[in-house]
Amino acid sequence: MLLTAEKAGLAVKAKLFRGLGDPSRLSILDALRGGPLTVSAIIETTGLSQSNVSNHLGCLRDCGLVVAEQEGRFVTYHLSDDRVGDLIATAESLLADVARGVYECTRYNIPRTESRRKGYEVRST
Amino acid sequence: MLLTAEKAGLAVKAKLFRGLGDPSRLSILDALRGGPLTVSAIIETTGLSQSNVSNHLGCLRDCGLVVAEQEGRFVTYHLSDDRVGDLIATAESLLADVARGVYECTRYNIPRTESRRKGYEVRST
DNA sequence: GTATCATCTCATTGAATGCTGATACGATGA
DNA sequence: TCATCGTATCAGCATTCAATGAGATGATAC
Repeated sequence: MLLTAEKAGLAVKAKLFRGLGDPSRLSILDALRGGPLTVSAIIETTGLSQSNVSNHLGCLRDCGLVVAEQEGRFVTYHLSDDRVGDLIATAESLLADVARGVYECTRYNIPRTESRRKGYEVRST
Repeated sequence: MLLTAEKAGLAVKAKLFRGLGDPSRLSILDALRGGPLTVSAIIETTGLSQSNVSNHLGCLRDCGLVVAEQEGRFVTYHLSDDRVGDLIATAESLLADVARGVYECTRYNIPRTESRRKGYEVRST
């Protein structure tokens, strides 16, 4: 059985990973791995809608994964810590070996009528 | 704009992080960081229900994060790769510095009536 | 002061998620 | 063969999420 302190730690860790666990947010973070960008630049790079980007940036900001800096009427964002990039890099290297399992995961992308045949598929594309 | 190949890579990465982005799954992985465990042992360690654990293990297995080995009528699980543990460790170290932001994140745990004042809060405790 | 640009916030909505209880399956030993 | 143990699957439900469109805010230029 877990102690409550451990549970709290888990919840926070889970939040962190979940912050990383969305293609839109990940594409934003990926873009920022190259260096600071304005919101407009992020919109252009990712191809996401403006309000969508803003929402995700708000989430990432509140999670402490990115930092915002106002410059005139522009806002520039950058990763808050090198380890954010490290996490993504580690994930990439891990995926290079395990990708087949994730790509071909039969738990994903199952047509709706059968989709609940197996529980707990992670959100798909 | 993102190329489709990049998008696919992002989706897979996001899946990986999302696999890590649930307290239940994280507690299972955390337990397995100490070494291989049977399903029963995982149930006991985590305090989760049997079907819940089984479902999450199925997800983790399909994602390639854990590996199962049948031994008689027991099934033993272990982490598929050291980097799975590395990811969690990096997250812990990152959280040690950024935790305040995640803990006090005003986007989380806002009472229902106000909860949608800000979008995209990550699932809370 | 008004128009405009960059960004943020809000409410809604369809879809995905996680949990539970019941049930099915496969292996073992009586 | 039958009962039992360990594990996996299924169906249903309540909750949560991500995307959108419209509107609000704040800064700058005219």
